[in-house]
Amino acid sequence: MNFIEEVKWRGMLHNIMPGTEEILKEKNVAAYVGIDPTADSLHIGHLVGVMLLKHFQIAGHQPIALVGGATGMIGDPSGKSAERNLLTIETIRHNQEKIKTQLAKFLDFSEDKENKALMVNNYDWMSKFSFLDFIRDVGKHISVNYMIAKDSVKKRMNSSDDKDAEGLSFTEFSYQLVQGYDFLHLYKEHNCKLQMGGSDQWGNITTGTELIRRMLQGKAYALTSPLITKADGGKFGKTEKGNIWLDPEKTSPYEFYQFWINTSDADAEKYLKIFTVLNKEEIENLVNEHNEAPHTRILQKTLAEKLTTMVHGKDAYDTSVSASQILFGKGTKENLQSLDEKTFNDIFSGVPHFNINKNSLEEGINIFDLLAEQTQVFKSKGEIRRLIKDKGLSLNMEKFTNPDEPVKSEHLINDKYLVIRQGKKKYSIIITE
RNA sequence: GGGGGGAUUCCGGAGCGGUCAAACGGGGCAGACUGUAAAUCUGUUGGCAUAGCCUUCGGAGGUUCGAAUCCUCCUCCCCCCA
Repeated sequence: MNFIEEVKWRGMLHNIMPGTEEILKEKNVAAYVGIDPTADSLHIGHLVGVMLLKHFQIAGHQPIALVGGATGMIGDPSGKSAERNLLTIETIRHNQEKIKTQLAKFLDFSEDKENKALMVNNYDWMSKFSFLDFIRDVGKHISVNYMIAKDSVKKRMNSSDDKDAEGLSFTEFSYQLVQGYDFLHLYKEHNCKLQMGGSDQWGNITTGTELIRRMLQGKAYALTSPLITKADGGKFGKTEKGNIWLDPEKTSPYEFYQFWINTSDADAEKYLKIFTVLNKEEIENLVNEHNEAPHTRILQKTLAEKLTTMVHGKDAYDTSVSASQILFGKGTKENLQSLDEKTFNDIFSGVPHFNINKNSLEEGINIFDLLAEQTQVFKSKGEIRRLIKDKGLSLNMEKFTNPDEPVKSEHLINDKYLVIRQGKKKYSIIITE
């Protein structure tokens, strides 16, 4: 199956420039996706672009990940209503390194591979460009009329249409030109004929193809993916805690696994197509299986398995599964007590920890002081009071219903831990020392 | 430069001298139902204390027994005219 057909059935194709499919009939074509190094980790929102590259490489072509060191210093106005904060070069370099390690989990960078993945940083060529040279050699070829016709710019210019819009600085206005030049540079240096990205990048990409046409009389192509949505209209990839990161320090493997497990039925098939490399038949079988027995949540489990294994490895996946079984299965106090320390720590490694002095429990401590003062499990005592009233608080897997009941040393699991649960899903543990 | 409108609790948005911790909707949280899904229903959603108290309605002052509500000044936003 060729690349275009592949992304098409996966629902990853939004817009494509005529001729793209033909050019991809050639062997080993290069294409790139830009990644902003705004943090030192990718988050799952980046994964669509990464998967585009992965499928591209699987199809026998060469994927290039462009880290936007230069563009990251500017800030893409697309889809944003306010000016962006700027990054320093040190930060960008640091971020680039971390991101490359993560990309290596998806793309094959090995030297001996004919279509090995590449990673480049546009800071490396843009930083050598003087302002004068840039506006003379590049700016000359694109008219302002062309640039302001782009949606991303237009939206920010008509601030009256959108009361949140802030206008845009010259810096942001220049963004598309700088990105366009990236494409031109890769076209020249790596014979890169295609740029891919989210549908919000269409305008920026076409500035690049236009620049290539005018400056080099070359022909370059564009392909975009739809922005990922959730069936309930919420933002994909966010939880109340923010982004889901690939970095285990930022999002623990357990939380990562839980994110995918919690995918709604309405989204699961779509996500399987986008985020895994399972083929059409495999996914169809899973969907059938799911329809037979929805409660087994085979789609969510497969999603979580594939993604967690890919990003964090088999061991982390296994731990996440067993942790989830204890935490969401018919976990009881006895289960908790039967765990050895090592297993206990593994299971709760992804759960917020709070420390407390062991002596505080000798006399018994009331639940409010314990959870809102000695520790910050909850923000206020009122919140705890409400939770208890609503039957939403558990201590060591047992409902905590009496606000006057003191917490004592006897409650400790393994003479050391308290497991606090809010509602069904949110756990915290308190460690005495 | 002239004229007008506005800033309210997470968001939107009522309130226009006491009965306002502040309607209503959204969101959040919890419960029921389930499948750690969706939908639905119920409760809850400033803080502290078990009917009370304390801090909130852009900022600073003032009037009043009493203000989110009235007055003055300030800051910021929007609209119309030049």
